[in-house]
Amino acid sequence: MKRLAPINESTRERRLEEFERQCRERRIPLTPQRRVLLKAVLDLDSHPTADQVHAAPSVRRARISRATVYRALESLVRLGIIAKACHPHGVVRYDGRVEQHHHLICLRCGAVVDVAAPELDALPLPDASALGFEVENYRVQLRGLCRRCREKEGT
Amino acid sequence: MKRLAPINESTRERRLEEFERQCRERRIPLTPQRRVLLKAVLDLDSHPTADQVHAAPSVRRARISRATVYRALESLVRLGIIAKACHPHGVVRYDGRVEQHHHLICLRCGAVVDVAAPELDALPLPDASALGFEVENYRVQLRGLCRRCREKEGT
DNA sequence: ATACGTGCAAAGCGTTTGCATTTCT
DNA sequence: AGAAATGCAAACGCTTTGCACGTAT
Repeated sequence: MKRLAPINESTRERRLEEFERQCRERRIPLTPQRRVLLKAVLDLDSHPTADQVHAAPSVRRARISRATVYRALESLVRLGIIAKACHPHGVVRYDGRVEQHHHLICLRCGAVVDVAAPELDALPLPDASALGFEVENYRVQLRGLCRRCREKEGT
Repeated sequence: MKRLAPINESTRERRLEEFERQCRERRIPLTPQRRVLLKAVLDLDSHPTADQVHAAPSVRRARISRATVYRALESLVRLGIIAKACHPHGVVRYDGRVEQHHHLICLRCGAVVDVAAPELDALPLPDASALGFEVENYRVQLRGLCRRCREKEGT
């Protein structure tokens, strides 16, 4: 299993174009703020909270208000350009990766690591229609403890 | 794929005993509040937030303060008697089920449904040790839209 | 006896909202 | 022009904390 490499330049470009296309198609205003925020999420490549995005240098420089950060990130999610990461702690976290991938999650500190695991990428998906659900995609969450938390065990 | 049946009487008893055993073993005070809270989580059988647990009739009756609910639930998690559910919204949710199971998650309203899916129960787990992680267990999150949210689509 | 849990109230964050203003299409 | 997004500040809701007191071991 490998940690995913950061999103590279060409993927980033593609995602930005995808974003602009979506905006045009769905007649949604393409504001500079949203573009800056999308770039920030893609560049952070962690699973930032809205506040961490707000604190990113590029976002600070653009003087984007906190309220806009919260609202714009939700818009990007609705557009399907970014996703929300599921997380055991009580904070919303955004995920710049929308393709299939999986998460290593530290149950103690909440760290999330994106991983590629081909053996988990084509699981036989059970049929959820009987329960009224329409499944769009799935994520495998590998839960445990990261190195740092294991080292300071016993808290 | 089937929705999991509510936790039955005998399982509940077993879990309560397990809790008492853990307390004795690890020399942790076994308070009546914690017992009430554990029962409440097992009985709720949703994925309650701390506040929903606090609002449960049995908890109200016992007049357990909100602060204690928050602290005691965390203790139960540390004891491994209950778990935290990973969730895309910004609230901590507790899960009374600690055995292997999976989640149907509505990306819109955040509903979580516990499901049994034998075909997902014995996945070939990739080796995460190179990344410093020690994986304890995993959950497959089937993400999509629940019936209700699909019906009022287009928001 | 001692360490730990509880209750209360206040503080601390993360997040949302109302409203006037600005910006995009 | 019209619809929608932004910024600001205030409001809100979830969660944590300090402290005095109570309780389990």
